[in-house]
Amino acid sequence: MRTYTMKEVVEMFGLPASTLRYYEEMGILTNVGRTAANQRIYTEGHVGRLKSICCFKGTGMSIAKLQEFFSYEEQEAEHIDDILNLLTGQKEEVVKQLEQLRQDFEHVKRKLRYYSDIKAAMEAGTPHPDWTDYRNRTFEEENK
Amino acid sequence: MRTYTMKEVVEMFGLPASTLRYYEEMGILTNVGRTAANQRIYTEGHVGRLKSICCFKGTGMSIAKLQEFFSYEEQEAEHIDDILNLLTGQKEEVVKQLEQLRQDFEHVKRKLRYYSDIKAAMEAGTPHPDWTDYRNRTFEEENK
DNA sequence: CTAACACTTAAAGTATACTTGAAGTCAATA
DNA sequence: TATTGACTTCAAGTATACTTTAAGTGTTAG
Repeated sequence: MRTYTMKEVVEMFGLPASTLRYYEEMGILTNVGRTAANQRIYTEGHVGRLKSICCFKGTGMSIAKLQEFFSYEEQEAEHIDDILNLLTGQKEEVVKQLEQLRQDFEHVKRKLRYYSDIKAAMEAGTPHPDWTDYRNRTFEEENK
Repeated sequence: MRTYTMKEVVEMFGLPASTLRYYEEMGILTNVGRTAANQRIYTEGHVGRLKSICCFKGTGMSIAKLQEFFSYEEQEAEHIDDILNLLTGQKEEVVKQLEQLRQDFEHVKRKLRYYSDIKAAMEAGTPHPDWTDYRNRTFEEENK
């Protein structure tokens, strides 16, 4: 079975070693093995778990929720509904987040367009635009 | 000019009064007026600023960046390039965030589908699915 | 052999963004 | 008049997620 040193895992995920130790301490990275010299050994399983942790964290899941999820996962059969509830809740969270982020993205693009136009007006010596003309517009073309 | 009491603003944004005070203390909500009895009075301008704060915060902007942005805004003419740089940077950040969030959303949906299938297999007494079959699939239909 | 390097632990420290608590002021209602 | 409710200030406290520090151990390269 292929294993990984702490250094390899650090490089693989771009996470500091201290974070790996922290995740282990928090119980979301479990059963980490040791060499004869007491150094940590990670398995493919740990790598998979870390990928999962990074994804879930990316969707705003807290360490506490991750603890909950992985504890359910260890008792899949008796906690299948808990797992499904947790994941369904998280999915709904992400739907909201995506919607919110897209809206807030529009705000950033509007502001960017507004100030671009102000700069252009400054350089041309023409009248400055009015924010009220931007408040409800979208600027998809700014995605270039 | 229409003004708002603290209570009205609290209800309008769903933010606690302490947060409004905090934003003021941090200098991102400026020139808040007072009644004769020293109570805060907010203007349309403050409401607009708060909308802006909420949007920018929604895109992950820190209080420090907001301070920077609004300080530039107060000196629009001399900081137009700073404003444009900051907004362009933020826009790029959001593009990355959206991409990441969409990917991590896929992970949640994959997990959800995986455990749904496990539950179905448990109930049907059929063999459980294998995670390796889900690792690279997407489940768009799960958006229902 | 010795220095450098990668790791170990436990405890304390940090950053960010608020939140809470204590004590007081002011205006309106019972 | 007394209490309630909405505010005020300032300082201290909290939550989350790490990060840093200090002191020590074992392996490797020159």
